[in-house]
Amino acid sequence: MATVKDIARLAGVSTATVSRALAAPEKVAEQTRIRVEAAAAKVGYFPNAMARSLRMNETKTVIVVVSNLASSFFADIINGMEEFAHRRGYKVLIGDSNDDLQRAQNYFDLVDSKIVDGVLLLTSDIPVEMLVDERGQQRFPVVMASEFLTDINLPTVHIDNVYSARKAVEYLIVMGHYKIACLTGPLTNPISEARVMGLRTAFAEWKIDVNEDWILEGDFSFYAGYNLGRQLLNTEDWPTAIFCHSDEMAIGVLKIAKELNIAVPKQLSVVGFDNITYSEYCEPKLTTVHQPRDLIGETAMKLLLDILADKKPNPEMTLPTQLIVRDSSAPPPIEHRLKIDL
Amino acid sequence: MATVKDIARLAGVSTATVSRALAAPEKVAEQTRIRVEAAAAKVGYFPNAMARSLRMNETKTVIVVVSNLASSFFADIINGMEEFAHRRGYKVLIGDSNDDLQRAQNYFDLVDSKIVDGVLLLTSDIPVEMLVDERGQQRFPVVMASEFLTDINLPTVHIDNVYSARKAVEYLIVMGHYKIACLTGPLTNPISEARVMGLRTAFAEWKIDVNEDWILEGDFSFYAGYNLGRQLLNTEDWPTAIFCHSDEMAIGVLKIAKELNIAVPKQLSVVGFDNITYSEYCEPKLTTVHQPRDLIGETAMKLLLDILADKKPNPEMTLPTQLIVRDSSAPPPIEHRLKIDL
DNA sequence: CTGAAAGCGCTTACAG
DNA sequence: CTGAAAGCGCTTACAG
Repeated sequence: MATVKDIARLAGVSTATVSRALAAPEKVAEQTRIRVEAAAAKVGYFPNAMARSLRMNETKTVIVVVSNLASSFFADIINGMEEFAHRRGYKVLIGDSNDDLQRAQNYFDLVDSKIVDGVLLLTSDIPVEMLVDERGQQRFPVVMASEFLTDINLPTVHIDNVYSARKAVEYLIVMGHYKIACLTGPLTNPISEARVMGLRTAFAEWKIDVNEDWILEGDFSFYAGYNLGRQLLNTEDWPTAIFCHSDEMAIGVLKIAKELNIAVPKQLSVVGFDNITYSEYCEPKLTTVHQPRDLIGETAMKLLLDILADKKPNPEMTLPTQLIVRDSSAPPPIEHRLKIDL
Repeated sequence: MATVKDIARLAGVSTATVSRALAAPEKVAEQTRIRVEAAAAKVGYFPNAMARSLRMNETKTVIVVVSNLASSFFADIINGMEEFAHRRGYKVLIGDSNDDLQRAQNYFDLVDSKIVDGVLLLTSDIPVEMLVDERGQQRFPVVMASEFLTDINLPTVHIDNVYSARKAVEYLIVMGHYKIACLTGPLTNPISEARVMGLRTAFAEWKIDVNEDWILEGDFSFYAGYNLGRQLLNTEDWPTAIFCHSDEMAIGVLKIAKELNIAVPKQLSVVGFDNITYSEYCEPKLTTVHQPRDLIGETAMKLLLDILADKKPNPEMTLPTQLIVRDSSAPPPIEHRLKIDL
């Protein structure tokens, strides 16, 4: 592989001039620039990123760490990140921790190894000690996207989960529902916690008692929706609406409802969360909370790069969601309707 | 960040000895090793990968390039790759080209930039010129996994697509089907081509005429299955079996069949390809061709690392598949049954 | 078993 | 506008 030395020899200049001609053309005579460029092309020059990084102490590379690649929810977010990073001349790598802390640690170590400049974290399922030291200092530049942590303060880009969940539940209440169940994500996850909080807030506001047996812990997956849905619907007194913390779970509920011959939305309303592509194609089309995934990715990347550039940006950004009403929700049967004065 | 120099000073030895104590402890006196290790721990030493790579001219890192992260089919393959790579002390990065050739090129350039040692390619949708030069020489160390190219010879790990498709179609024929349609992947993709070839081979062997109107080009997606399925089934003379080049498409067919009140497998048999997780949970459970995804990933990674280690391994490996018969396939209605002597 | 020295390929402060 | 020189942090052939 050709180096600056080869170019220098061919162009009859020093390596310093080669470096300048290539990186800062304005610092060099027009003629020199042309000669150097021609020489570089001729020898097939490709800069050695290791040498440059070693010298500059930065790599212009960041890594996105996800807990599980199979979750297609992340694809759009990562895409938004790459889009933005490339505009700023940064490279993006993806690391799949596969829910293995050792692997996650390996990715974080890339910062200390000087292989990447910073980390975008797409999971909150990481022990706090891996992220901050004893004195509460961040161990490396990191921004959380979509997820967030409650016990420490990390730069983060996310939606307002409490507000979004509250709005979704209020929408059901206003239609007359009060027998509302909820399928959550893992309750160790702050996102799930926040969404349950949103539900409770809505209930409190409308003076509806919470039936704790109807708040069931899932894991965002289709199968959790299917199984917990069966548990809810396979009794005499089932809810008239189920608010799910993910579209996947909502689609699982749709499936078990169909198997049990429960008509959606006539007998049962189902509301999801995320607005994944498939939510428009299932039967019936799903009412859900839209998350601006591209924007989350883009914003998180911008935040990280601004931090790396020492721009002291606002370290917490909340992005807007949107309740998208489709065909899986309707007022409950008249005999189960809430009697309230609006 | 601490360097070997800091350790050397603290341990009272030279940097050369530090390097040896850390990388090749047997070359150093027991006492020295202990002193150096203690000093390293004390200063919180973390090797600078850039410096090491620059010196060694290798990075112990490879990159997996996928065309689209959203395709969950890749998750298991990548997992198998990471598993194996970590055992060999290699780091794995993932690059999502998002079907953008410029981005793919950026990832390939990481080899020339000395950021990675080699590439695992999970897509065949790359122009040949990006992979080999005018003289047909590979531009960089690369192994294809699952996919392959017909016009050039690249190291590759894949299944026998012709054979697997032939077996699947023969299974249908032996049950009495002869009105068999096929939903393919993109026909520019050698995989799809091979699977169509397998179908033709089976037809030829059993002297069944191919109805070209029943070989429909899709793109592996659910929606393609749904739409092309409708096209096939919304006529008077529809096939009694549909062989799909992906489970996703097969599930799309299942959906449209249900909407059109066509009973599967009674009136219509559906066979998929891949054996994705969901194929066991759909209604009815899908008959499909199992691909050993973990093994494909593992084997491809081994092949690449062996190439990098100059071990001259066999550059083409074919892994076994398995026809998994579940509930979406059965003999055709008696009036549509093939009359043959077995 | 250990150290002094060179060198991987780049960039930049300094001097001219 | 340009060059000589130093240095980023590591490893290793060489000499002792």
